Amino acid sequence: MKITQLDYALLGLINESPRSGYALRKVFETTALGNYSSSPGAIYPALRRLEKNNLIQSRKEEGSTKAKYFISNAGQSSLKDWFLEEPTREEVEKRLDLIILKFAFMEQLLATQEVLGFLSGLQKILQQVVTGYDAFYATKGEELPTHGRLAFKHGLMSYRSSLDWCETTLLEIKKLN
Amino acid sequence: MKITQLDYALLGLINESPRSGYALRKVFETTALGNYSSSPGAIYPALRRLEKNNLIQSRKEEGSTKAKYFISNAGQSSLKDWFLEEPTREEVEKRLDLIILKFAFMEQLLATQEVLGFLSGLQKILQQVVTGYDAFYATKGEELPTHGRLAFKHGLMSYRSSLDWCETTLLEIKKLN
DNA sequence: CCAACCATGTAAGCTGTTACATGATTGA
DNA sequence: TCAATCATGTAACAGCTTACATGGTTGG
Repeated sequence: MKITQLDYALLGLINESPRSGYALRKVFETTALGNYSSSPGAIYPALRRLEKNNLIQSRKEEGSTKAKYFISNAGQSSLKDWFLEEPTREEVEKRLDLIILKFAFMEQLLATQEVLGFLSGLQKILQQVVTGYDAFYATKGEELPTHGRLAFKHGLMSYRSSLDWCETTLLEIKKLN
Repeated sequence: MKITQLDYALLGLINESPRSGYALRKVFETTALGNYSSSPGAIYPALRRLEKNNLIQSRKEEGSTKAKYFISNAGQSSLKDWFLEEPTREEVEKRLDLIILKFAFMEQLLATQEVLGFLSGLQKILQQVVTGYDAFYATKGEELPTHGRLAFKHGLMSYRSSLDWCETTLLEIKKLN
């Protein structure tokens, strides 16, 4: 089956700690993960989908009517597979936020070596992107309309800042281990 | 009628210069505007929607069978309305790319004063966001799990870089006029 | 002449949005 | 007790993805 971005975000949160559907909605509504939909018409069907595919299970607290979702072994290995997919240039250019989300979630499921591998892969691609953008800006920048050039520069600065982050994060994680 | 993000992207490109549907798809496929779908099942229905709502018109070159889309007056004023909407904090946090796209497109339709107003509004919100994130990071950063803290830091660095861009861009545009 | 690309389109299926509905629980 | 929030859900609708289909044009 196909796993959507929302599915991964839900899986990652449930893996972090079991939660109710409502609690998951609140996370999307109130935290920096707000890129994802918090609407009930998105969350509840997605949870049922995930449960049908055995990636999560709902369990009721004894006595209570309230259910919480727990991640299954299959769910954890799906997550792990996702973490270990090499980020592609396309993903880095279009969905960097999702890659950072991945990073945030992988702490509990990956070994330090795997995390370092992930960050190195990301670093390599960000270097390529920054180098490519730099070259373009230097040679063709003048030909662009003013706003086009400035908007392009925003992208360049943004990738450079992500590359900075990647490098300092690599060092920090190495230092911690 | 409701205008989607893809609609605005199409409108902005057509306003820049008239193009065929295929040419529009190629832009999304090959340039940094690649966040938007280039699939025919998205573009062609969107173009028909826009034409039905009189925001664009298709015209055939004399003799040729090929048609190009041109923006209408209504289309231009829709675009202008969109440009002049104050960016909200929510938009800045979730769809900054769209705001930068807006900036790229507004050169031809807005006066310098209006562009400066737009950038000042954006700057104000980015300052708020950076200040808020900074405060959170300083006080609650230690309580976060390692990867959570590092991912949060990525967001902070990213907004700071956008704020930098915003400030230098304000100066650059003032200098040009 | 054949492959690659130009150029446009349709149909099925899925996901998300919006809006509505329901009932339980909690705090003032 | 009344409002707010907790908590879960459904239904209509719109939009995008994927996959397929069609025919024209260009270059080797």
